[in-house]
Amino acid sequence: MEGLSEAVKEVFVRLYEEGLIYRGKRLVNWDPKLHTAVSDLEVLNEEEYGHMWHMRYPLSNGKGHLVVATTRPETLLGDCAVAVNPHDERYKHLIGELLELPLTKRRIPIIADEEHVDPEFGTGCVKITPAHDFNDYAVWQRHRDELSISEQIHGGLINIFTIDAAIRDNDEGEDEVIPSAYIGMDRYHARKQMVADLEAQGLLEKVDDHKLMVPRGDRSGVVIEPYLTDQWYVKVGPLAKPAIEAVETGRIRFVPDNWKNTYYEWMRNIQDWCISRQIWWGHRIPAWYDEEGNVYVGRSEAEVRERHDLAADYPLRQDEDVLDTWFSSALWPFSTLGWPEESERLRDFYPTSVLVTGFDIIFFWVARMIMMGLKFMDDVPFHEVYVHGLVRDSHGHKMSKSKGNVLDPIDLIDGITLEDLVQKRTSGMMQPQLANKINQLTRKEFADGIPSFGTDSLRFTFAALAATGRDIKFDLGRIEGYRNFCNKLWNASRYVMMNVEGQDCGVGAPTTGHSEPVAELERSLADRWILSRLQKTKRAVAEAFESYRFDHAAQAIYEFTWNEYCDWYLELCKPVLNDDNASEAAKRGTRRTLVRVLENLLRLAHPIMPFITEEIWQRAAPLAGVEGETIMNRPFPTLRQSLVDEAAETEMAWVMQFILGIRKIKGEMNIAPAKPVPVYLANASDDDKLLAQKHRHFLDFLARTESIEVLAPDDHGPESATALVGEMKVLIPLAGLIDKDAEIKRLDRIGKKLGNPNFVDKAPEAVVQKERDKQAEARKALESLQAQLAKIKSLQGGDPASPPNA
RNA sequence: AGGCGCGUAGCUCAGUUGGUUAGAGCGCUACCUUGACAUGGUAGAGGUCGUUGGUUCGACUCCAAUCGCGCCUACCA
Repeated sequence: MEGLSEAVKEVFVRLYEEGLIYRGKRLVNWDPKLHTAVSDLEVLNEEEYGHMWHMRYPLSNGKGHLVVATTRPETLLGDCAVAVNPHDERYKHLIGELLELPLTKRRIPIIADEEHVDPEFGTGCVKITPAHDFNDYAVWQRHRDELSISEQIHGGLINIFTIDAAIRDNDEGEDEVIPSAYIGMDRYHARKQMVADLEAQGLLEKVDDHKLMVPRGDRSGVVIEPYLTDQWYVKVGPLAKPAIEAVETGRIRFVPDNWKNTYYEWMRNIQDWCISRQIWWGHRIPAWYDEEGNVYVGRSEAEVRERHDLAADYPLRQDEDVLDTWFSSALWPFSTLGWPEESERLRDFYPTSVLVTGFDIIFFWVARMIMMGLKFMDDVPFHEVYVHGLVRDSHGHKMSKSKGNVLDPIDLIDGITLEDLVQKRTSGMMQPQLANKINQLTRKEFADGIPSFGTDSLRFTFAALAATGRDIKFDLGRIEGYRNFCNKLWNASRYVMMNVEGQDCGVGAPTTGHSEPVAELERSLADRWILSRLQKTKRAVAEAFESYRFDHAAQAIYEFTWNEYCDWYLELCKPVLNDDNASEAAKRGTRRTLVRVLENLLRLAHPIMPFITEEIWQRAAPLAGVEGETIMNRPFPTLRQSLVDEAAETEMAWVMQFILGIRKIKGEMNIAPAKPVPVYLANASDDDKLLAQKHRHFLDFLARTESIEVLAPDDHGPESATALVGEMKVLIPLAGLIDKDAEIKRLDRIGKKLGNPNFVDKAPEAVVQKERDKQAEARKALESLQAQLAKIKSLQGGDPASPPNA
């Protein structure tokens, strides 16, 4: 974009003029495959297995040799010295002596460097190759005077490589610094050859296995070579200082907070940033050279000529290099808004409120945006940085093409067959030899391919898994669960529509805001309860979003929808809506609540499941009295304090406990849930009695109670299974639970079996005994049944205080 | 080497400033083709919260040590 280009040039020129951009010949990370310099951040260090070669460097005085250990024997060609620690008693006396550098005709001195040489490590002698090692370069800088004194030795800084990291030829007039035998060899070929040659000359003492960190280019994957070239740099120190302060003072806040430590750590140890790249795409560096090598920096060639008073025909050549992509990215927060022009958009939208990103981008981008923003806008680019985790595979491994464990979101949304998935994962690979393994692993993990889960399921899953400060192990089980949740919401909506469409929901014609009831309506306990729960869910979701806890938001929505709205409220609607005796006002109240809670819920869930909510909302909104073309333009639901109803919640908790108690007994006693049972209440308070009567229709419907009787204070009732509702005991007489006829039948069957001589004689004794035991058990059960029946009968005879049976 | 984080049910994860009996989903067991939903319903089993010690009336939570794992940064030639 032209505008961005202007911004880049402007920034470059201003920084250059302030001395914060400079050009220099220094060691850079060189990618020999891409032929470009890369920044420290683009180099990945990984531990690999290699060797440590111990090489003998003979002393020029003929009195023996020193042994130097190295992981890179080929760099011997560029050695300018061997360093020892000045306090190392073994070598102290040799400092200043000369060594015959093997395979070359050069001599190099033994120097003392306390900082770099650890006497404990290796042999205590370090070969110094200043043009191909960052530490050695530092040593060279410290000793450059003493190294260039002697005529006998090379001044140092010998570059031995071409841009392909092959051994270079000697330059013109150079007296065979590079031995002709190795010229043109690739670095690894040269290594092999030189090690062989050293060995042949008896100069290789030993080779050890050695683990080392190998720097590789994050794009090319090849080993990065420290290489001496001219590059452009940003002097970052002065920019970093205010950027650190911005976080220290809280003008920028990291979420989670810990990431500020990572940020500080890097910013406080920041190195100058190499921004020039030898590639053909990117922003051209706005610098021009004349034939004498003078540099002119400016916004354009014309500006350069004018400023420096250069004639139109004075030959100028623009720098071939381009800028690191992150240089222009660093300007993004303001360059996209029209900077350097003082546009209206820039005024309105800078700074923004939040940047959402992964931790791997904090150095690359976040830190640099902060630095540039403060420098050129005099303000932070954003106030909060939300750092989310990385999505990993189900085993916690980082997804990568070479591992073949990449899950493409589109495949989770639309689904993919096993064959297509295998094909996708094994095609176009950098290392085709891995294809077979990937093939096998994929077939094992996704034997049936991946089913289609849909966009909303995926989005909801990511929200639900987005706990702060934690990476996400992507688990198909989770997305499946949330796919089911989407389905649940869909089905619940169908039910609501079924009961509400074409019916009077008490909202009249849709208006833009809160429609008021047009007819009398009455809210049941369930209605008041769900409205109250909705308000609390709104609060929970709002708080969760506020604090970037998307997992909590998703959970609150999930629980409200499934466990409260579907499991309870939809069920509690049924006895009202299906009851011919229920008043029209009550039905209207329930319908209205049903659809308006749904409409609120849809808006609440919309940010996390945009498609399904929109689809349902289109139908539900008019019924709820809400107007609008799309849910996207409706406000996010806010808490309505007037609908919070603690009394309803307490009362409803009583009803739920009552129902759950009875269901639990039925479950444990293996009674069919649909079987109506008689229920007795012991130790019931006046409130309990009242509630039992008031909500009898709910209890009958959801717990399938046949009758509910209140026992006198001193009556413990028949032998029963019990459940507690507060202080009150809910009793289901065992007699009512056991099917007497079935029991008698069972007894008959056993009796027949035992009466059969064939069975008793021929079956193993153990089996026969088992039947006898069963028989005894069944008899006992029947007897106690009879006793209980008698007791119940006497009980039902009189208790005038109990509420009437329905 | 330094820094950050993790270890809670078979699996993937919550657990808010320390407070009764530690939760969810998936999986598992039993029962249920009830009328929004079997991509479902009801009920249930399953955890000495990595280990040890300490603070406290009380610790998954705070402190110390230790084991295991992951990541980041720097680096030993």
